[in-house]
Amino acid sequence: MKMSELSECSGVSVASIKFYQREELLPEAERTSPNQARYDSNHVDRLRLIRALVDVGGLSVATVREVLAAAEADIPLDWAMGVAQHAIPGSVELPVESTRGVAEIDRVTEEMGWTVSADNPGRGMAARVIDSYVQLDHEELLSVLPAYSAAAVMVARTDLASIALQPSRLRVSETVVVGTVLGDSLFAGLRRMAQEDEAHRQYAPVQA
Amino acid sequence: MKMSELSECSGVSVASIKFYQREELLPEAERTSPNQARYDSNHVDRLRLIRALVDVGGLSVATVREVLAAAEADIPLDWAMGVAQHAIPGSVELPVESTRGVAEIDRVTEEMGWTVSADNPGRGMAARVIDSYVQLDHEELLSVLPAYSAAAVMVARTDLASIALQPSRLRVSETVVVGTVLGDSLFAGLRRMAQEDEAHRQYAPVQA
DNA sequence: AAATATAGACAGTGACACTATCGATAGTTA
DNA sequence: TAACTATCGATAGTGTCACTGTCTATATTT
Repeated sequence: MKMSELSECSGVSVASIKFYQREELLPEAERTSPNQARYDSNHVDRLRLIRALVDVGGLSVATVREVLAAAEADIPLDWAMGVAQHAIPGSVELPVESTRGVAEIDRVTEEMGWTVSADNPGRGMAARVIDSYVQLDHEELLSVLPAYSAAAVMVARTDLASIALQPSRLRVSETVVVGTVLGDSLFAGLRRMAQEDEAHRQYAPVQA
Repeated sequence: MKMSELSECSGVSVASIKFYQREELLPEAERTSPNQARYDSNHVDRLRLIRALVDVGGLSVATVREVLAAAEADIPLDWAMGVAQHAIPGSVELPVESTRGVAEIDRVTEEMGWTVSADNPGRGMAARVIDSYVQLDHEELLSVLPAYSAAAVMVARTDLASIALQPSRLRVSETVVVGTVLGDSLFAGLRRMAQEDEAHRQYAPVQA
């Protein structure tokens, strides 16, 4: 497969493919001469994955590079889940200061009986949100934590079940990445839908 | 309160405040003379809200403007939930074509007995993710839909319960915005934590 | 009166994700 | 085999976003 065909069947412009090559998001191509290379379906798949992560998952190109690199590393199966952990949109290196948020999240962790390492990126992210709730004078929103946590367990169990179906290690990594990154968007969408339904139920139940 | 004080006690630079004023993200200030104005705690609160939505929620300035405008409009209480609906990161005007994703999401809607309008943004977002799953050859991930939907209901019920606590209509709008936008991040964080815990449980239960 | 601050206008910056152009080959077609 | 098209790699340019800096004319403070 030549560059122009790769472009055509992936729907990504030649210029963009070159850009992704420069950014090392694509695997090496088989060289047939110093200025010619042959591409295959792996490249097509990779391009589609990149576009999904960027367009649907909202990741930056830099984050996609990290996530793909992690997914390719030979990670022990029991920690495959960590692969996509760092693909969190608002995830900045936050010092593990003891803020109110950290305390609340640690309390949730304890109450749920979870085993979570201190550097789990979700922990920092959740703590940051709690800190924002408090700073914005919406402390009453802390009351959502138990139900959110229970729902998170349901989702996480389902996530684990879907990776258990995978035949190969590589496939597991990809499933984790896709399922985690795009899963965030999927859940957000379903939540919006469920919100609308609940609003109808609670505020306009008259028409029954 | 003068500009410099507003800057100081909100933690936002004067230049940035001016930028937000240009972008019409801040309410008008009380003018004391043609080139002097007085700010109050509303401005401080608004600035904090903007920063939380941008930094923690990952919204763009343009989206924040839309969300704030919607939150200020006089929306009937039973539809306050719609206010923050459009604050979805990857939310692009997608034509309501009948894709596989739309079909799957409609099936979920039916099975859950939800009442969801056709233009609910979550519907488009969820459908887009499903389409990506299919295109990426991860059709097996469709199996997560029932559990995700059930979890979404738990979260949505909790969301509605927390807005029911609010004393005023304005406060309701703000709670919906904050709870929905930041809630997405909070849930994503909790999900990562629950994933790690489940991984430990399923793959390393030996150390008991 | 001098020093500092403010409003408003507008230009500039740096990061990001491409996009365009170029020169040196290489393959393809007439 | 000559003309034409495509490719590679490098480099430069574009448009958007979210600020940031500078400037002028006032206004306030000391």
